[in-house]
Amino acid sequence: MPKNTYFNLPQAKKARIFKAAVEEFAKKRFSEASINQIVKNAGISRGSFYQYFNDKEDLYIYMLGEIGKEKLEVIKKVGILNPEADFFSAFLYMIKAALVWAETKPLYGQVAMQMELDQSDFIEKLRGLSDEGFLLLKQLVEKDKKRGLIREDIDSELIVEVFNALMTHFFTKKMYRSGQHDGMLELAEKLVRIVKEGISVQRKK
Amino acid sequence: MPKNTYFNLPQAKKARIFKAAVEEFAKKRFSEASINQIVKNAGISRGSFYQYFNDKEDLYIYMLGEIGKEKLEVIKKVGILNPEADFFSAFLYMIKAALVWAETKPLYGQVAMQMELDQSDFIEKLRGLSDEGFLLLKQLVEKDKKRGLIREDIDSELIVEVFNALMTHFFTKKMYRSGQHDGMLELAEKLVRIVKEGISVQRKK
DNA sequence: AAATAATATGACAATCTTGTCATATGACAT
DNA sequence: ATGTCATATGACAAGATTGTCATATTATTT
Repeated sequence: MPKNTYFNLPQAKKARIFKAAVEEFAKKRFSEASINQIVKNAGISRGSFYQYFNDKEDLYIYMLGEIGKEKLEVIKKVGILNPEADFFSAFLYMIKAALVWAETKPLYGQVAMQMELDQSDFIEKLRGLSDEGFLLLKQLVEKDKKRGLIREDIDSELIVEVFNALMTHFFTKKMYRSGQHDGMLELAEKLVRIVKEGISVQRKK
Repeated sequence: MPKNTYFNLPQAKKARIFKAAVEEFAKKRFSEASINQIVKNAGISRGSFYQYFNDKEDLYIYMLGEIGKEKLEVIKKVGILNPEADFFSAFLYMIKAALVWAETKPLYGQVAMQMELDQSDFIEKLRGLSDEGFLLLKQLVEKDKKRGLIREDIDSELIVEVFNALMTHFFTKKMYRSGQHDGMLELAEKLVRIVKEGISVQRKK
């Protein structure tokens, strides 16, 4: 938790520091991110930083919390908008929302990406704290199982993780390279269809 | 390319250095890996290292090449063993072979993992050099399309990448955490079945 | 044995990192 | 104005990193 000295700061300065932190953690992984770089971009002295935060971990956890709050709101909207939607369309809607969100706050998405790629002990511990999105999806899967839409013989958690793995893989790949999101939604639709219907030849509908 | 001074070294010493390099690059990513650590474990002086290799990149590329040679042999066996096998069983056989390989040379697998997680410019450039395995799988998919086993309306490359993404995700995750491979094959079978048949409810066979 | 060539070595410079701390500056109440 | 308290600062220590280089040691050839 940041110290009071940070919270007492004028809004503008807090924002400056926060922005500098986001920019750095979007570029580099936790262990590679440099406090020197952050204080430089924020226009504060190194000494000040340690008067605001205990250390790098402190800042990181705080930043993650703030970003998490925003992200959760995006995800929650899904469940609200159409409670009767099946898992597949709900998932796609969520991707859509995430894309819009990523477009307005691209750095937030990159921070999440860096975290995804980070296997350090510290990050490993942190992960899984804010898995509310995961839970929500799992519930959707289970509802669809009861509705007879999804096969009961496949583990719900595995299903959610498959979707998660695919999205992470393709999104990080494309976004990291191009920085753009064109065709992202179409790609997501293709992937959902693959996992939904399978790739083997079936009797036609 | 390593200098002649390296190749002229007695086999035992070369092996010692190579082993130390593998161990380091299995633990850390390229940018985080330390030459100091390598020379310490190899029992050579820092000065000697730079007499053998131009720099860290030199060593890394060399090591990757050596590992790649071994890996390719494992993959190639798949195509040879049963030329009539469909993509799914061929893929599973490949996983099986990879698991056996990873069990005898676990560090090699970890090196590949670290590389997978590395998005630095240097590694990004290096990636894709040895994509022979990828090509082989793509050919198998296309053969199965013609045989009427796989839907023609899905891009072959996408299919291969989906499999690749899933395996990478679940394997790195499990292997990194536990270091063990129990249940790995069963997990692979589950995943293949998901992508093969889909998760939505179909008419029973 | 002597001269020459190849290799081994660790000290060194230069450059980064984090976290501490004594001091300076500012704000605010008395 | 004066005293008190909160904050800002950059120098500093301690620890990494890579790549270089002059020197010492060993091997080989004459």
